[in-house]
Amino acid sequence: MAQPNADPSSIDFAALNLLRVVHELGSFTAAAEKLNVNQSAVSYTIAKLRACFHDPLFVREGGRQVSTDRCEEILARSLQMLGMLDEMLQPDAFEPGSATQNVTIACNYYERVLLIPALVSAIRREAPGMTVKVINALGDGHLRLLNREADVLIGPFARSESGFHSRRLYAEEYACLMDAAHPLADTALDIDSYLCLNHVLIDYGGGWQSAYLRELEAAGHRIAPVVVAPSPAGLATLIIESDLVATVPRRLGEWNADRLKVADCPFPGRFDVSLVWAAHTNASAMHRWLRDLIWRVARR
Amino acid sequence: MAQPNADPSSIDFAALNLLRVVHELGSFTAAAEKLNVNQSAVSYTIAKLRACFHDPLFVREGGRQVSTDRCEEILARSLQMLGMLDEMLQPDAFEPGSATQNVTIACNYYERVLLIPALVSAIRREAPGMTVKVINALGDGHLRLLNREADVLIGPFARSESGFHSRRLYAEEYACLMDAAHPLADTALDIDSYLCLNHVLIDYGGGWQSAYLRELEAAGHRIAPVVVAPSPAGLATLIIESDLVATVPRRLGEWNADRLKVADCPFPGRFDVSLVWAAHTNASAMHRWLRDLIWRVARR
DNA sequence: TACCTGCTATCGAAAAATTCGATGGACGCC
DNA sequence: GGCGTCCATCGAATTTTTCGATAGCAGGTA
Repeated sequence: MAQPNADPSSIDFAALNLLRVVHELGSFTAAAEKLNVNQSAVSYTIAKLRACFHDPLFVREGGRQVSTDRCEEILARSLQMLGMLDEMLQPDAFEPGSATQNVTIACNYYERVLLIPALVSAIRREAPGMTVKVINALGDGHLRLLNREADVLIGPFARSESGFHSRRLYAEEYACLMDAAHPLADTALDIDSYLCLNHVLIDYGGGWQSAYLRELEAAGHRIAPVVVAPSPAGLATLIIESDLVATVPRRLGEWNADRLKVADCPFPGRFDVSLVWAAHTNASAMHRWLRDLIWRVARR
Repeated sequence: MAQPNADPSSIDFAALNLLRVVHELGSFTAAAEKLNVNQSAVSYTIAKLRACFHDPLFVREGGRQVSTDRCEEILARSLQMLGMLDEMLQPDAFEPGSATQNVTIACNYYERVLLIPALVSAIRREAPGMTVKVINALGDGHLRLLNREADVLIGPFARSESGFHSRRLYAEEYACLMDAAHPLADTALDIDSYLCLNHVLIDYGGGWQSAYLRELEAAGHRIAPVVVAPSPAGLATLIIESDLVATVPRRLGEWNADRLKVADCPFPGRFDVSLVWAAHTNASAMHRWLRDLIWRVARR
């Protein structure tokens, strides 16, 4: 017979459950009966836990095994863990058809216009009982994931730090949006003619800089905007029948291309639109369903 | 070789950690190296987890072990549990300087007068954030320990049953307290003259009998008290400028010996003042600190 | 296609951990 | 003081885990 193994990682759930039963019954012998094992097996396991935690855990007081304070602390966590084990053993089922949860999606103007309508309609079709909330990602969407304010983040955000996962939805680039009657509407723009245009600059604020601007400035150029707007909302009305030109993501341009012309931009500033989520939602069946749905919608 | 045990309660933390490492490295072989075990031990444990969760957990895809969704789910909880284990393993640390707990001390009049003031001041000095509560021990201080109403018990209580520990603080004996002008104040008291004094008897009630009385009665004597009081409070005022004599523990007599005389008692009824605590607090860091502090204060 | 290489599953044997049944000592209860 | 209950401990038996070796599988390469 050897001393029990004092390596804490050798503690198994049976040992935690035994701790629970001993605590409940206040007796090793009674616990042994309840667990259908020999009393010495209980003593053995308790001895092992005692060695692991460097605490007697139970002491005899007036004919009863009474727990120490340390034991109570350990027991509290043990109960949690036993509960988690039960959850683990139960596969995480998610039925879109009967789900009534809420999903919160963090994104910005671009995604609200181009993705959210189709996404909401897909969610309502597959999961009629669920509700959708859309919040602004601004520049710190990652924080909203960490704070659990949002379930997913959609946007031009690369997977930044650890603690996040991401999936690329598609590639996007910038293009020029101008009135169909603009003098340069039918010529390919070279760098010089692009730079001299009457630019509408979308400045979201918060230090965010569009990829085409980074590319342009990296090449040593600069544009002098005529109009600065905080978002592309109402942009079409602004440009139509004017000589203004806005540089916007191509799909956003094409979205209101009825009477506007979308032209290649000499600084395309290619970027990826990605789906980002926090590691703690990675395993959840609901979140997996949601992410898959978003992926399918974005691919269409 | 047998099949691994598919009972989920036989899963230990080493298995959860192994799952984590396999997931991280995407390879059983690499995980085995990192964990300093044989590759077949890794296979064995994974086989066991597979049987417990009824899921392959890892499937080979393009030369790499890719985790299943279920595996991610299980892993997420496993990581939490490993974190909780680490918390549980934290030794019971106690920092007097930053502690904010309460300590409850059970004792009686004698200790409240002679020990508690110095003890409270020592606690406030070493542990300014802690609070102290003093409760009456009466005759059943042991029960208060068992019921967790008190952390320690101080008094003339020998270690009684098992389930308790005790430490002797110092020896004490009874002495006679009388006015300095009492006729017998300057003579040594013999048994007869002692018995004939006008006694003040302190009767705490509850069946408690002072040691000098037990000694006196064991010798076949008896005293007829003139005054019976339930506690020594106000005793000095009672005795001063009277012919009354009280038999009290010597240190208690000396405590108000300004104008009173303390004389040897022919029945000194020697006893020990002890510190007593319940077995369930024996290992606790806070209680060890408290007991050591009490010992240091009592020794001064 | 055939070979080579790296990886996992499985085997029998060996080692380690756990359980069993029995016993001894401590303690509470008559 | 004797009796019965309870836990710790012992040696043996049993079960679980690990080891070392090898077979089988898949991917990449000639």
